[in-house]
Amino acid sequence: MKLDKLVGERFKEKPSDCVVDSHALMVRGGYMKFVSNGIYSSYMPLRRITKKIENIIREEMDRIDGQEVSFPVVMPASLWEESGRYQAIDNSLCRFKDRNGSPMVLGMTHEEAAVQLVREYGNTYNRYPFMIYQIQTKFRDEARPRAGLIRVREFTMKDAYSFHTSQEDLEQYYAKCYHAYERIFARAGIPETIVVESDSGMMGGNISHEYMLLTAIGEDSIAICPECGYRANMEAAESIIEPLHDDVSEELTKVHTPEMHTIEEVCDFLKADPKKSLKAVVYQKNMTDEYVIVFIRGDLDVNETKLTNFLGENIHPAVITEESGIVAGFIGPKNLNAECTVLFDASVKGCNNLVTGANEPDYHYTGLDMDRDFPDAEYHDFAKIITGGICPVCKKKAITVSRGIEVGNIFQLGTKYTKSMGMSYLDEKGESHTPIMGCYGIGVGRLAASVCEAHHDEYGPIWPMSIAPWQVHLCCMKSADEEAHAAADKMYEDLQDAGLEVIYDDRKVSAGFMFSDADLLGVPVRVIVSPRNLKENVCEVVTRDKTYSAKVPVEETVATVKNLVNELMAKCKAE
RNA sequence: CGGGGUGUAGCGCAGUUGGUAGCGCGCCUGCUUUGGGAGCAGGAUGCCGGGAGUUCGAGUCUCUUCACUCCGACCA
Repeated sequence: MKLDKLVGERFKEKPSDCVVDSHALMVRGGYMKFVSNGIYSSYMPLRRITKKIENIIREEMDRIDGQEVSFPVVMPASLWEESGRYQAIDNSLCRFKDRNGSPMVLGMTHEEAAVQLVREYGNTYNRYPFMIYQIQTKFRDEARPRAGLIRVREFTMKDAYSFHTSQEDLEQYYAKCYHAYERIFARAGIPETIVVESDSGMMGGNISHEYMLLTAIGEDSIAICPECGYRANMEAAESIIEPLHDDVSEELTKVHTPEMHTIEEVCDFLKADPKKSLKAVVYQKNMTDEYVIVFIRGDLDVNETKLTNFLGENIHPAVITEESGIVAGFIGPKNLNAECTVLFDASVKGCNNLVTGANEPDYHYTGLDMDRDFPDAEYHDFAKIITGGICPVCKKKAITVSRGIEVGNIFQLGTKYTKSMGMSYLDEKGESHTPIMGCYGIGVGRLAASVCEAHHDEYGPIWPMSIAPWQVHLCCMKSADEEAHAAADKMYEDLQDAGLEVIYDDRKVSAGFMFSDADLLGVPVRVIVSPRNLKENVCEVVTRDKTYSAKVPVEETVATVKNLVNELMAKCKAE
């Protein structure tokens, strides 16, 4: 490919909409163009990258006996009604009508389509287990797309679905997939991706894992224990808190706290530590608007995912009305006169001498003792885990919280879809059973952006050899010089003849301009032909990451480049 | 969904008390240049996001609407 014909512009100034590096570099480098909120077109360099990523995924899925299939993008709503998701999912599911007025949906995930495809095929036990996957466009009408390709509405995803006759068989396959994923991320050039336990949602009980690339711009928070290696998405991480119990329990005393609404104000006013306070966090159930009050230690926050899982239904932050009986800013468990669900977080179990609201304006209590004043209280874990918290596994106070991008996930689905959609098989005794499913996803575009995020400098991406748009970037300096241009043309032919993917820049532009474009394209190996080099009968060979730079005799250049490409490719290998 | 911000040339931005639409980069022509985004000269490019209003006159003031964006919520 000659660079002067490459469609797409590279430019110097950072577009004002871009806040993360991968987004800015991929727009500036002519990789993609904004179409609409969360919707992009790709130019050739990005398409070449995503194709390579897709092929790595294909190879690894095929290695674990996956069968590539293709599901439709547009599905009838009736298919989604079978599983109950047509009603259950909010408007991130794009619904529309076809010309006959039939309700349709755009696929945001394909569990229904997968079950529909194999429902009849999978009617006998001896066809199990099997896995089908596809690499295809999804549309999710996300509330807030952001950060370029990190979070979009339309995207390409590899989604895989496995079917099993027993939980043991699912677990065995799940473990295979777990390792296949590790191989995929290693081969794509981000072996630093870690696996974390994740929240499995309201279905409950099932196991799922997320593959996270740790980076400050990540959208998820991950709790990590450096002592024992425990890792979990913050949503799923159990929070363990040591009870703060003073030797002497004070009397429960009502104190005047005028205009003191927040924990900070009250504790400041009473010269108390927020850790010695009992904070009320109020929610409402989405369906009934019933109030839910969670009492939690003043310095901690409620993990709404845990709360949702516990309640078994969705919630939203409360709008507190006059008639509710709730006195906003002065809520406490003592003398609470309101119709609501009251829950206690485990962080306050066994605590005494707490500050808490008195359920009347401008008054709080001091000296609350949970064991003395609420001997029958039940405690559950609703708190967000914090840095310095106790590890749920090794019990050491070592938890750190980091940010990460979720580049893949794997999930033991169970029978949610096979059961609701009436899929069954006969076992060897002729008895009917419901198959058990697993599902496994990877966002291709997000993975490309994540690699860029992990490997770039101020000038552009530094693509790993395995997914780089080209392997070699050939620059002809001073291409007006006929001898140099001819030598570069020949080098272009020779490199291609050696089976290398080459992007060739012979434009009559200044060196700075040429190098800047090369940096933005991020091709791992660069070969520079110039009159100056030709005088010494050499070409310069350098790597984009600047770890290698050499002047190589012209006749040895192709062999040297070929070796270098192979070496760099070998670095993108799975363990 | 809640709260902020921004819409003026392909990109980044300026535009004063309301009075002829501007700058830098990029683009086109020519010449000179050429090892880290070159110089000179000339040139093209605008529904000032849309609509309504106030006014002799609106990029500027008012109302309204749309889009984008940031923080948060959601994320099967």
